[in-house]
Amino acid sequence: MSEIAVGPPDALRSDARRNRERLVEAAGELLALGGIDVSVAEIAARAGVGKGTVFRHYAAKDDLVADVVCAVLERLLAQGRELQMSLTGTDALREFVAEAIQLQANDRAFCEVVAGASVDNVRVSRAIEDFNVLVRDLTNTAVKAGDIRPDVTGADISLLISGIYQTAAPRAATQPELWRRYFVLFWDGLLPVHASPLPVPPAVGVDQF
Amino acid sequence: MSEIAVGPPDALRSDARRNRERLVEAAGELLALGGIDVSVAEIAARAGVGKGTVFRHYAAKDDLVADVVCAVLERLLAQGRELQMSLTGTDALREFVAEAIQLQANDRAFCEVVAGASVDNVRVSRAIEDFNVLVRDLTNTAVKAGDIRPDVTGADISLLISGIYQTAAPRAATQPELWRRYFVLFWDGLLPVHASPLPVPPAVGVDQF
DNA sequence: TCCTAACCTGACCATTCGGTCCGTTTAAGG
DNA sequence: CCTTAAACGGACCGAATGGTCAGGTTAGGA
Repeated sequence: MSEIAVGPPDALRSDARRNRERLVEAAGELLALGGIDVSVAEIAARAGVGKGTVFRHYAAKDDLVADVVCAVLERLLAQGRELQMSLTGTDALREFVAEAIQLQANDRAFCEVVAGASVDNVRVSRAIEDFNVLVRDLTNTAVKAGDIRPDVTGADISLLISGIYQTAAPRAATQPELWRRYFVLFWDGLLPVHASPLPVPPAVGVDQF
Repeated sequence: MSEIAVGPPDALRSDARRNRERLVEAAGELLALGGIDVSVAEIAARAGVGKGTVFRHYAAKDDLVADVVCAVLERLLAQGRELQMSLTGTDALREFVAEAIQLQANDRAFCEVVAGASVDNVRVSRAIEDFNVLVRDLTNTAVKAGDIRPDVTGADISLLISGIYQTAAPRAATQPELWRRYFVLFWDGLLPVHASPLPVPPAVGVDQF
């Protein structure tokens, strides 16, 4: 058959593709450094592109942000699934949590999204859901292995991943590794050795972290 | 002597004083509910006052915010000093930390300031300094009593007061008491029973939390 | 009652931001 | 080349916000 009208969906002109790549790269750098509130104008300028071009490639700013943040999140998820295979018991969970917190330290936009900043985009919501599922699985495994107090849930860990970093965040500029301190401090509290009964039921809801 | 020209510094006209009170009250409510980003226009409207009146009483928005936040902070400090008198060992510290976190749950502006939001006002910086000093004293007492692992400092606790609430914050709307869960979880990790060595030196700096 | 300084008000200003639009440029097939 | 649809760019728009100011209002002493 001759080629039907439907055509290839991603037939971008060469300059368009190049600009899009530059855009994503620039956005990645600026968002990591300055967080979700960097202006579209800044990103466009850094990409060496007009502001109008941004909106030719993305219907709204949040869609560009989503592209960047989702890429980061998916890379993290891939790492997490590898850890899930290669490590046992609580080790996979602990390593993954550390990975996720480290990432927040390196990427302010990711950090904000993880902390609940609203990005109006379906892909982001879905990626976060996947994240929560992975955390839940890792947590359940660790609990079943008896390495983690049984009254802690995946939802708790999801929140703590963000919270531990937030704890150290005010000092991030001068002590970028401070989060490790609170990571250990918190982890000690998870051990089944003592386990005071936890008040209030576990966190619920998977809509955001 | 007849009254000298220097005059009383706070001789506000009756309407001015009344408006100022209304302003502080309205700001208190709105800031607690909506955080630091509520607009001056909103506050003025709620106080039943023109926007210009706000800037007659405060040179900048941050000065109004400072007035409100400082009042909250100073009330908390007073409570803390009472606890310091009435309770022993780690009890005073634990109760004060709980008080401070509860306050964040009830007042979003306070919460943001505690988490490091910049309010360009000297009084706020000073109040935060006082706060840090109190926390340090309470912590030192608890450590000396042997109730708290000795490698934890007041600066750590200051950060954790904010961090514990931040952990639960994404769920605050539906589970306002969730922070208690992470409070206990974290407190368990402070007990000297296990005490894995903490990596990275303690938090430093008292400029913000 | 009258006068005036203190006070109040809301229209106005400057800035910033996301997003639109249209005249211009350019890739790339024929 | 030449044509044309795709892509570009930046002036422009509307909304929001902190802050200003000229002109009207009022408290309160004389």
